Amino acid sequence: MRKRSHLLEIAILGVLSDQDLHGYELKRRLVDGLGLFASVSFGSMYPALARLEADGYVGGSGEQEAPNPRPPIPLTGSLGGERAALRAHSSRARADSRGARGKKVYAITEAGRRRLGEFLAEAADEPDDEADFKLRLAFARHLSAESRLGLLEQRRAYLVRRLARARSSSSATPALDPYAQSIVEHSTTATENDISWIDKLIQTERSRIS
Amino acid sequence: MRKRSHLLEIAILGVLSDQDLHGYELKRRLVDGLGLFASVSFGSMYPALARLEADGYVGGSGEQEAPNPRPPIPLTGSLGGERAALRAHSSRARADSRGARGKKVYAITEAGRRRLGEFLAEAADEPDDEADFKLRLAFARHLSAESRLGLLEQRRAYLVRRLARARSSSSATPALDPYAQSIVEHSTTATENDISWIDKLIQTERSRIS
DNA sequence: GTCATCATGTAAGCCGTTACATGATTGC
DNA sequence: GCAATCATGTAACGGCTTACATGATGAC
Repeated sequence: MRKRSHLLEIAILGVLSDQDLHGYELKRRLVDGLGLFASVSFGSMYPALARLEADGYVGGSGEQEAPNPRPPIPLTGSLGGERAALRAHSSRARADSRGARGKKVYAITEAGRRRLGEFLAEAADEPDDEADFKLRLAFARHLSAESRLGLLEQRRAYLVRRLARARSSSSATPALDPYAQSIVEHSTTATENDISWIDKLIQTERSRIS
Repeated sequence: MRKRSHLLEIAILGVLSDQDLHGYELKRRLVDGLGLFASVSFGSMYPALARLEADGYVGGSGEQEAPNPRPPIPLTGSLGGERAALRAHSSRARADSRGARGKKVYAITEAGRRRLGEFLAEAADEPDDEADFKLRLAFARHLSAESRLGLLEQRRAYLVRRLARARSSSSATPALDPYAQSIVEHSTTATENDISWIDKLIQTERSRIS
């Protein structure tokens, strides 16, 4: 019973909740796609998968064409764009499920889905954790509109607090040189942008409820 | 000869290059003030100071009123604002250099200044490292205008590359749900803002040269 | 006299990285 | 055939955190 975190594992479960994937591709989705985990190395990816498998949250299938109820990759148009065409070209009919040796395709289990749900359901008690928030938001579709709203408002409150703190401390600190000051100002602006972004999301969520 | 990093140590040297401080206050400057190192705990602060002292980059003076040439804390008006007044009130004439037992005031040594200079001088070969860049910019006043320009342009180039990559991969990835997509868009916007911020700094730097 | 804050330190552990080791597949 | 990319894994280590331990000082 690993208590907290290992956000990476949750992120993996989140991605796998859509489709089965092997480690290499999974990493690309996390890094290039979502941009959560700006960097995640194989040295942490594979051990994480191993842990998930040991815990029964994912099943490491050997290899197969379409082993699960869910369509492995819904090849409906417009989901890939240019690059998908390129891939499809270079690997022809094999699509993505080329039955390669040594390639381990992972699928989320029911227990895995429950684990993901649990994580998302538990109140985000660390609104100061950027990665944690991004992760929760990224998979917010699994939440109720109310929970989403709660998540967003909690985050907003934190950002506002942070902004206030930054402002009060800027008047209490010795007077920075232009470069340091520029950094502080820019990061303040960034926080303000974050807040109005969240505000937009909150509005959307509100209109969805009513 | 510790090869790379320990950015924290550099940050400490940077702050100490302005004034002597003890660990507790140093931490506050780094966290509240500059905002580099959003979080830095005492568990890393004190060991870092110990290392710096062992390496001869800082001198841990015991305690004293005004032991060094530089004014310990230039108590000229307007550097503290409300909070400073509060402090001055609660501790009266002792200012900040109350000769307390167990309070270790650190001062940067000549070797420390050289170390800081070396770090800043070496080409930032990791423009993808946010913390590294922020740190270099925060203490950019120690650099020549040309070096500053180089630093900024390198960072700009990296951000542009990142933006391009994000855009091309967004057309190559399966199609995100609204929440994930919002995250990606927001982070793209943030990068664009970063770029125009850097652009402003570059302009300022250019006008300073000519 | 007790509580919050200031102040310094140590020890254990977490989460991730880099570097290493291996091998299949595809393009040229 | 050779290089680049895809693909999986292990081992060592690094930096920072949390939790623990201690004590002075000032406010009420």
